[in-house]
Amino acid sequence: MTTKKKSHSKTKPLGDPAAFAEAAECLKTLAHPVRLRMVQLLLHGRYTVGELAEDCGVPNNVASEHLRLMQRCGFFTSEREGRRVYYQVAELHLQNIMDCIEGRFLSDV
Amino acid sequence: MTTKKKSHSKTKPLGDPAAFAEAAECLKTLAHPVRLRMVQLLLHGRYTVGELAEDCGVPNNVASEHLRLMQRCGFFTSEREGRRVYYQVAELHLQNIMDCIEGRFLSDV
DNA sequence: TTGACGTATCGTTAGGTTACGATACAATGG
DNA sequence: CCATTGTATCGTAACCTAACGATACGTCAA
Repeated sequence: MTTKKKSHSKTKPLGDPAAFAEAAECLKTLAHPVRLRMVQLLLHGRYTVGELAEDCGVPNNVASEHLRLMQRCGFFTSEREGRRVYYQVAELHLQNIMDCIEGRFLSDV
Repeated sequence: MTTKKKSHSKTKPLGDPAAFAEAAECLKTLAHPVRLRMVQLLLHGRYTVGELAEDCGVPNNVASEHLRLMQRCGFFTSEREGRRVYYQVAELHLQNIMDCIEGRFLSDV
């Protein structure tokens, strides 16, 4: 933990603009229905491009581009096995964020 | 106990496409440096448009548009007091999500 | 080798988002 | 009233994104 001010009332949290920019970039990457679904799936296992594409109802090349985007954010890594490429979660915080999202949008009836 | 399938007994979480679309929409609204900062501030108190604009380093009309976007997602409510308009958090899940984001991007390193 | 399959990349295009300036609205004070 | 302050909206332009088709790459089997 850093030295964090602990006052109540209206204390402005101090924010590093660069950190907000990076956070916003990652959130923007997450903010797509297909990509959200891919994250959810990959948090439960290891899938190939084709499997993800089929589940999400998009063509393979589209799935591949979404996966590339998320890989560039550090969300996933990939491993080739023969002709197939398996993707898996690399960014561990994805679980926490997905829990929040599921808690708000996917469980509340 | 699950079925004893051959290699993967990966259980796919079942996802309602409409829920993913709604979640993605809200995340997209959150995915902007200025808006993230506004959420962070408003989670700590009540601020006027002008105060938020100044802290974020954007003109008032830009701040106002960001706030309107977030209000339409149900993030905030607003109350006029004289000529000023105070915004405050309405969506309680924002605290959880912001905690995740701060934990990943804005905390100690 | 050839062909088939799975994946990745490229070029283009339609659509969406952001910021800006101008302007309009709302509330207060003189 | 009028002027000023604070906020909201509108039109526009620059930018970014998503999806598509075509194509290239990488691997395996015959």
